[in-house]
Amino acid sequence: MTPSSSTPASNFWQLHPQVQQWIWAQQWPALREIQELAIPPILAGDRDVIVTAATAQGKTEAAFLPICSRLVDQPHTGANTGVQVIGIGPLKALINDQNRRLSALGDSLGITVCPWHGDIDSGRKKRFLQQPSGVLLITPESLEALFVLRGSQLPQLFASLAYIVIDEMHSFIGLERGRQLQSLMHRVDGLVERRIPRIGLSATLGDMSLAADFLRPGAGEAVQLVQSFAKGDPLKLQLRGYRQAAEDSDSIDQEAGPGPEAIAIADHLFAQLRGDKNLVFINSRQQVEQYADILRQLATDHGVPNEFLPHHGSLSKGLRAEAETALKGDAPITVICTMTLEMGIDVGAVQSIAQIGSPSSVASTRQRLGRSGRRPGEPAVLRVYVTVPAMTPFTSPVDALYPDLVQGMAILNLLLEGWYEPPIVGQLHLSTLIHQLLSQIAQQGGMRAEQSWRHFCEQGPFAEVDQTLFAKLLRCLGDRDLIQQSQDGLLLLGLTGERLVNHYSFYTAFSTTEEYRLTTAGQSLGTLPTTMPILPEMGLIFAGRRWLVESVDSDQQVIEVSPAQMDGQAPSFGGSSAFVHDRIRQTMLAIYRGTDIPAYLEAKAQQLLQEARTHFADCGLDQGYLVPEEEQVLLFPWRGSLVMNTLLVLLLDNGLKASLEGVALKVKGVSPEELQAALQALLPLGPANPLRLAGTVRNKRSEKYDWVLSEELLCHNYAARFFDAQATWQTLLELLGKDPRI
DNA sequence: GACCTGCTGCGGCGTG
Repeated sequence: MTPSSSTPASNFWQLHPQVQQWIWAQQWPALREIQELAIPPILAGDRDVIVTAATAQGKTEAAFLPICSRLVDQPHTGANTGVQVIGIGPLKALINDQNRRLSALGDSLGITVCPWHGDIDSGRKKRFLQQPSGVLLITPESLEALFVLRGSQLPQLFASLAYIVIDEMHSFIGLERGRQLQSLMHRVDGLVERRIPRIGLSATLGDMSLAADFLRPGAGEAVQLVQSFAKGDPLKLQLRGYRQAAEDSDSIDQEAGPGPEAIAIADHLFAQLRGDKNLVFINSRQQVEQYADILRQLATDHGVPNEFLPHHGSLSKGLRAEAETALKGDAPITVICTMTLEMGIDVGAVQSIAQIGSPSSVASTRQRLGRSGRRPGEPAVLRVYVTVPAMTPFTSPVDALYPDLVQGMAILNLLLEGWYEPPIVGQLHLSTLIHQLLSQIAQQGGMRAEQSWRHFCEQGPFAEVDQTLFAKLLRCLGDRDLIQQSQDGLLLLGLTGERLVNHYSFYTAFSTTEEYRLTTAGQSLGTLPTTMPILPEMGLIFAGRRWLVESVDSDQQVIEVSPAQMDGQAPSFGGSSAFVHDRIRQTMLAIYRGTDIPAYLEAKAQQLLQEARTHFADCGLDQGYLVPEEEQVLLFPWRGSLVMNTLLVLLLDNGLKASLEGVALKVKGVSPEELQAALQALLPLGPANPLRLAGTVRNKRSEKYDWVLSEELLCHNYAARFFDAQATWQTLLELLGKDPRI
């Protein structure tokens, strides 16, 4: 908002004169709508606020212009006032980026901005603690470390705290890390004995009331919502279809290598993206490596410099920095990545986004698209490349429906509608409660059982845990020697608990697997999970290059490689699939039933959609939900991961040989009539008892401290996370209300 | 067939 274009009514004039001057100096044509709207509620400094607007609308500034206005007005701003704002970010790279942007503003106002995470050197941290003031930009893990290691200093450090800002809030909601963050904010409020206003920032919140409940558990209705409906950049979408080549019976050995369709996709990328800046998102690290390898090979074949670099979570910091720096430079570059470049990291102006394989959520697709279209007047460009199985023979009717193609379409359709997945709520997060209990005991030196239940459950974010469940949890902690009780009833850390808390791996709420470090000539390339068999003399594709494995040191967990032009495979990094929401599957069903041909489908994809619709009708799925095969029946409920998982366990519990087959459930050894009768028999029982159902599942451990839980508590935790008995019963009612098949 | 995130203190060594 420059003086010439600001109206007398503009909120711009409420900002501190020094902040106004800084804005003029930036020569912005005007404040964005979201920046105008956010000024009054944040300046008030007495309430929680959610700021939501499309990507690249300047949400960070929307929060910090009024925040800094208020800080400048405070009489004691300057050295030694203590931290006035805690800014929490999900990624180190994001914190570095925010630090760069906010330091410029802070410098002109005399407000210190300090980034704090694992890569910041300890000298800088020490200096900050000697003269704390201004804005502290920090990860949840580093804040956790402050609680454990400097618990006694914190009341003073945070005495002048005025705001907590959460950047990319959607990336926390519903996860262990999100519950940890809620707990940490609650513990900050407890330290200073005040309610510190919380400011949440995000572009992709699917459900505002759930987001508000996340920001202030139990009091979400009082959170003020600041929302801009200003359109982001115009969109240009294309979905391209590719068919896998028919399996050549002589080439079974080559199954791990890229097929001709991957080569065709790479050819298209090579032709379209070279000479400009782009991001290519792929759903697995293994495929990132495969495509980086093919594209490097193409550059060699054409005798041109390679413009394609890989970027994923298992690459070393140095190699990732190389790709990020290249993106910020002037030369053309395309980075092939997983979700590592999905969020706010400023990668400069990117011409287009490519996505290989259907994405699994609308929200992450929106985030990825937000990386593009930052050049004035240019649209955001997204090309989605989907592969369908070879026509003859289909190994399963599920394949013939081309579910990847139709899921990709469903996600694009929902994206165009402006819908995003709401967070999954109602989880117990017992693993994270254990984590926070240990941390709080370490911070205070000891704690009473009654007091800790009140703090974490009655008044804090673990509201789903009642006193009975909490008492059982404490007993599990005692049994494993994580805690012990002193004679006067104080909870103290046990020997095992001490050992856990005193190791640096304690600060994360999520679990990680052990990994080998991959090095060449003393330089780190990245990491591989220890589950992957690696032998000397093997060829390996990593960091988009080809290597020969020289040695494997299983004590030090180091693999030494040397450059070599030889055949090799991109490694498998493991991992589990993402949750798919009900609405995506329901939209897929509508697409199969419809006749509409969206404009974003390229010619080949249009033809494949017609085939998918024909196969859909040929199976009888336009009328029913069961497809009989030899010796087995496929069940298509068209629901998301939670219902599919519940239904699967429910069928298994009823003695049926069920398994998950992509978007369907496969049941062996029954006729359609028998399966329908079995489903019919479930109806009078009402929604299944999730606790009892969880008892039939064997591998229930998935979170960091699940190993501490008794079978009973593990069932509680699993049922809350992986089952939706109510929605599953609803699904059965709807399915059985109609003809199962022709 | 399958995502990602994050982490302290201190000893040892080399350099200015």
